[in-house]
Amino acid sequence: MKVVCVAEKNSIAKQVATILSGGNFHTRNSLDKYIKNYDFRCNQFPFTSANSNFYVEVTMTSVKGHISSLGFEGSEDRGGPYSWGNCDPIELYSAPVINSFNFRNVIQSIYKECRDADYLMIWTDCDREGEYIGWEIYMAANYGTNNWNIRMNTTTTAGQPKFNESNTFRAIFSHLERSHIINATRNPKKLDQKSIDAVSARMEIDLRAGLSFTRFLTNFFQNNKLVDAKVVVSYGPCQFPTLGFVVDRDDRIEKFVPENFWYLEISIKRDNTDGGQIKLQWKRGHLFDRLIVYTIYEHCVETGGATAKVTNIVSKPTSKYRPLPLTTVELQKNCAKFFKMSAKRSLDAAEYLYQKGFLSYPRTETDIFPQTMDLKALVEQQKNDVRFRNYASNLLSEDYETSTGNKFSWPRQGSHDDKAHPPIHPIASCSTENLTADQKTVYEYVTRHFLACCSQDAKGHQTSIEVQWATEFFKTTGITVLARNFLEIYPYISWKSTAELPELHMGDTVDLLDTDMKSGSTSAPQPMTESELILLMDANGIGTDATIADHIEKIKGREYIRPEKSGKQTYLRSTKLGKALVHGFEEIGLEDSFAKPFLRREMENDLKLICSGNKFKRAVVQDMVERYLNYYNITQINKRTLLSVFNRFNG
DNA sequence: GCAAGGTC
Repeated sequence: MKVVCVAEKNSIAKQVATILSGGNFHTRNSLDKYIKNYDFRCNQFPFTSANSNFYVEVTMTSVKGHISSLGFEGSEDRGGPYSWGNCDPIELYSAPVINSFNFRNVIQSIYKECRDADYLMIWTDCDREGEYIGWEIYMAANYGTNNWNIRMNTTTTAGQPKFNESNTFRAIFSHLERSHIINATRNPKKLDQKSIDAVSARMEIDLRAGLSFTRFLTNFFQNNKLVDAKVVVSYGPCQFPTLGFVVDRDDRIEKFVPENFWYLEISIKRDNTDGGQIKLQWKRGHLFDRLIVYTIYEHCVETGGATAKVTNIVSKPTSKYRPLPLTTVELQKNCAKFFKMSAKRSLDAAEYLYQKGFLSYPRTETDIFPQTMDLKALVEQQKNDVRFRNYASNLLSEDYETSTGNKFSWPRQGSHDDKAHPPIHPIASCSTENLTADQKTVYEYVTRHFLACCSQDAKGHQTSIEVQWATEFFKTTGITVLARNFLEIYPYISWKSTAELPELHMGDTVDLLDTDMKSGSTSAPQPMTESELILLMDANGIGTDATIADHIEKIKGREYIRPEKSGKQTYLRSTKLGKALVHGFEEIGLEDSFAKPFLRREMENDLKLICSGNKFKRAVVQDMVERYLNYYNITQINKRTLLSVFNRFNG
C-alpha cells in the first residue's frame, strides 16, 4: 500500500519525512531542482484495519507554492482575444476566466509519484491559501498536465478521477513538533471546499478589477501624454489603499496650520538637602485660549499664593512587558524602526536565514508559541554564541545563589494564530562569517527578541504625586527601575529611572519654588515611515504578511511614492503622480473605494464569510465584480476629471 | 506592459 504526501514547500516535506520515518528515509530528485521526493515506511497512517503496526510505503514530496494561476481564456498565448490591446478593458468584467497550470515539471512530478499510489494526503500550510494549493495538488495528482487548462471546478476528463472523496486526505498541523505531526498523520481530515472557494473568489475579483483598471489608466495616461510611453500606471486593490495612506499623511502635513496654546507649570523642591526641583504638569494639559489661561493663573497666584497641598499619592510596583512572540509584520516594523531597514530587505534577509536553517519560517501571523515546543532547548542552543552565552546560561540556571533572578519564563501569548507556522525564532546558533550585514542584523535581532520573550518582564516602582494649587491640579510621576531582566538582552528599547520624587504625604503643604504660565504651538505630523505604513496596512487588512513588503515596493517602482532621507530617518513621500491618482479618484467620488482601505476590508470580510459558510462564493464574486464594473463606468464618464487633477498637481 | 497570492 502506498501513500503520497504533498507539502507546500520542500522544507516542510523534509521535516515531516524526518519525523515520520525516524530519520530513516531515502531521497530522490524530482523534475524540479527545489523539490525532492522522500521515500520511507511508516506505521502511523490509519488507512488500514485495526492492526496498528501496519507499515505503508510513503513518498513525501512537495510543490513550491501555487502551481496554477487564473487568467482570461485564450490570453496565455499572446494575442488571445482578451490580451492587452485586443479588447476594451470593460470586457474583462464578463470575459470567461480559466485556471491554468504553470510549473509543468512540478505537476508532472506529482502526477508521476501518484500513479501507483492508493492514497493522497495533502500537507500544505493550514491557512486559506494552503487549502487552495491543496486543491491544485489534488487536480495535478488526478490529471497531470494532460488536461492543461481546467475551467474552475469543471473537468472535462471522462470517468472517475483516481483520487476522490474516499482516498484523498488533508493533514491538519500548525507546527513541526513530533507528537503534533504524528497526531496529524493519525487523524487526517478533508480539504475544506469553503476556503478553496474563498481563495478562488479573491483571485477572480483581483484579476478582473486589477487588469481592467490598469489597462485603462495606462492607456489613458499615455495617450494624453501625462506619462512616458513605456510607463505603466497600475491599479491594484492593495496598491491603492497603500498609496492612500501615504498621500493622506502628506496632505495633512501640507494643510497643517500651527495653533498656539498656553499652560501652567509649577515646581517644588526635590528634597530638603539640595536645591534640585521637580516640575509638575497641569492636569488640564494645555488650552488654546490665552485669556482663559491667564485668568486662571492670576486667580491661582492671588488665592493660592506660593503653596500647594498634596491631594493624592499612589505608589505601586510597575513592569515593562517583554515583547510578544515575533510575527512577520512585527519583524518588518521593528527592523524598519531599529535599523532603518526596508520591509523587503528585512524579509529577504530572514528568508535567506530560513533557507540556511538558522531561523524558523519567516512568514507567520502567529504570536503564541505552541505549548508543546521545547523552548528551553532553543535557549540552550544559544549558549554556543558568545554574544548570548552568558545571558542564555543565566536564564536556564537553576542556581539561585549565582543567578540574577531573571529565570526562563514561558513567553506571553498574543491573540493571533494562523494555524500554519509558529512565531519566528532562531533554530540554530549561527556563525556570522558568511552573512551580509543585513542578515547579521536580522539574525541577531530575532535571537535577542526570542531570548527576551523567554525572560522576565522588567520590574520597577512607580510613584505618582498630585497637588492642588488653588483651584488647579498638577501631577508628576517618577519611576525607579528595580530589575532590567529582558532589557539586558533587548537594547532596542530603553526604560530608565526618572528623578526621585520627594517623600510626601497626603495633606502635606508644599512650597512652590516657581509658578509659570507658558506657551507653545502644535506641530505638523511627520511624514510616513515604512514602519508606520506596515502597521497601517496590517491593521487594515491590506495584503498579507508575505505581501506587505511587495506592495510597498510595487508602488515605489510605479513612482507613486519615493523614499526621502531626512537626517537619520527615511520617510515615504507621495509623488505628484501618486497624489494625482488618489485625488483624481477622490474628485470623481470614488475615494472610499479606491484610496481608502474600506473596500479591501469589506472583501476580506466577505472571504471570511465564505469560509464560515455564511456566504456563497458566487454571490460574493458577482457582487464585487458588479461594484467594480460600476466604478469603472463612473471612471469612464469622469475621465476628464482625472486629467485636470493631474494637471493641477503637475502644473 | 496588467492583480494578489504562494515560494526559490
